[in-house]
Amino acid sequence: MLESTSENITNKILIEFAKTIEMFGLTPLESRLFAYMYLAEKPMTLDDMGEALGKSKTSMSTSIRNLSDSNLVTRVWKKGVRKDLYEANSYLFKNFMSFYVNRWLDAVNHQKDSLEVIREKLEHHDTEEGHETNEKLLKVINFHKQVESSFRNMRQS
Amino acid sequence: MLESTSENITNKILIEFAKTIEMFGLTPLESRLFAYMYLAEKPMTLDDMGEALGKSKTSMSTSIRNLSDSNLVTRVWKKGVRKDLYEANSYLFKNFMSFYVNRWLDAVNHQKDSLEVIREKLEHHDTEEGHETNEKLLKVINFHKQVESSFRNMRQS
DNA sequence: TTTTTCGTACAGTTTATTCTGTATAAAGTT
DNA sequence: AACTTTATACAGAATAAACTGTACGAAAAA
Repeated sequence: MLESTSENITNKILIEFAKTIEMFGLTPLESRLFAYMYLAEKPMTLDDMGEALGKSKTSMSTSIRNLSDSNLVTRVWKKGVRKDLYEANSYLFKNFMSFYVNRWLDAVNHQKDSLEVIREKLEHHDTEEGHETNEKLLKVINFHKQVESSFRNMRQS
Repeated sequence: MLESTSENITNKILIEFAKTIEMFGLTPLESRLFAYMYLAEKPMTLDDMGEALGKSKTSMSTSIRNLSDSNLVTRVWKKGVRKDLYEANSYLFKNFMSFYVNRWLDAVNHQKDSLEVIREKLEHHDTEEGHETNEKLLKVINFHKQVESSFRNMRQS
């Protein structure tokens, strides 16, 4: 290793940045891919990405699809170019946060529904044991409500 | 399967509850374990847990240690009982949130530090390319700051 | 229409994580 | 002190996740 080139430094930024992105629940590859695209600041093809990260095109295809579904990258058009082109979305924070919060809210809402179904079933158990169970269930449901509201708050801030 | 017993229902609650806990970054087993302990509402030994979840005592030992490090369960004493006893902490929401927020803040702070080190190195690159890199770096650092403040806010709400 | 290029489904491989059993250390009991 | 019992370190087995290569359908180019 000689001295630290700019190329080199960008790579270090990429590595650190990707670690943070992983915390949002993306896989290591998706994270590195996003970080790379964000730092590159230009539309690129699956082949470009694959070469840059040293991974198969299949990997790029599935990764980019996930990033795209999560609204973190966008497909763009450029006349004369036949291959699909993708670009990292700007507004890093805004996009990551809403991606994150949405994922939480979706999950929690689904859980709340499941718990509600259980609660209905439990109503037919008019026993001592049933009441105990019901109390616990209420606590758990309440926990979910608090989590939900906590993430809802996060959205606007 | 006959009709749904109370036992049965508690188990369903456990399954759903555990799914939510997984979202906080605990492993499936840790999640199930915590959910079980929380619903049981009484101190229990590694053997109790192992039997209840059908897993080895070793698994219980490591899982309980993680839960304990995360302040989600506590070791308790009971005279006459020789084995270690553990109990799920109450204040579900408060404990989970602070566990979660702390983990985020720790990670993000560490990342910010790493990026700061990179930034210092970059100062010696007084080239066109270096300036571009620096701009990107600033954006990434800024992103981290926003994430940090977002989770800081979460703490008090 | 034929040929080429591109993207993705799918099966299989590799890599990482989770879990178990054995061995050992630490603490309790006789 | 010798003997039990309990908890955990560690190495290896089982399981899950990530990744690749081949194959195929769709769309563009010839």
